[in-house]
Amino acid sequence: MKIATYNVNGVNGRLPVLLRWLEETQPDVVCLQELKAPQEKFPEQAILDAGYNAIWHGQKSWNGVAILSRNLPIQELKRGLPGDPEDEHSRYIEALVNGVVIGCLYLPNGNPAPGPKFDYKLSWFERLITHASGLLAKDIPVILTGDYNVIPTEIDVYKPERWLEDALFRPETRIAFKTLVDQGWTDAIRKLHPHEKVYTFYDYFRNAYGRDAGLRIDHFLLSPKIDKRLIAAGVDRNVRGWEKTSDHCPVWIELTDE
DNA sequence: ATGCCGGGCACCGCCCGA
Repeated sequence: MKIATYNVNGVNGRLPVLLRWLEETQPDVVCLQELKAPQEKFPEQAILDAGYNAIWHGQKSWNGVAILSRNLPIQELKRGLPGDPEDEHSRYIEALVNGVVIGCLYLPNGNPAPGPKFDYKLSWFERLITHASGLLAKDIPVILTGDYNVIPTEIDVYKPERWLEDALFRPETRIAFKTLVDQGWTDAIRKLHPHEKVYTFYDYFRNAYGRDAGLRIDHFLLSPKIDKRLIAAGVDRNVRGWEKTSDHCPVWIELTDE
């Protein structure tokens, strides 16, 4: 089973790129972030025509997450991250697909830091840590994937010294990510590529992609009940070079069947 | 060193992303 995550940065503006990538790579399950579309503007028909079922949680202008599946039913489990009924952002959707709980998340950016946006990031992170702990306690196969907006370590950024004060790389952010992973999750990309430079995001400006000046901020965390099934993981870096492309690359993992 | 690019929305610029 191949599972991918892709921050599309606008699902409608990105539709030709998304459809081409789906056609070329045929993942079984896809988690999308930054739909930037209200619930009723999700391009459901185009996704269905491409051979994918979908559930999604839209929002006008910002955020928005979706889970797509080819040939496998999607049983929605959660819409919105538990822990704060006041939080209106569409940043989390969770479903059972092929016996695996898939959590698709778009963690807040948090800049500028410090400030209220950074506080929101850290509180959202705390809620994710709490929810993830509950999922682990169930002792079932779980994948938490998406745009974490976290640069976990120095090897995950082209020039770490420039990012020390940034919300993606500040100590509080890295500590929160480590706290989450240390619950027992496996960072799939790092597990299979322990020392390699792996980037999943490139700024649109300053020719970041051409200079390979990237960040690794899109992650797959696997629960102990599924981490032994991991056989491959990678980044579709070339997609970042397409016309009208997202600033993120698709990232994917492959699991053995059961 | 820097929203320098790009999407959405609402208008003809502004907010936001990382």
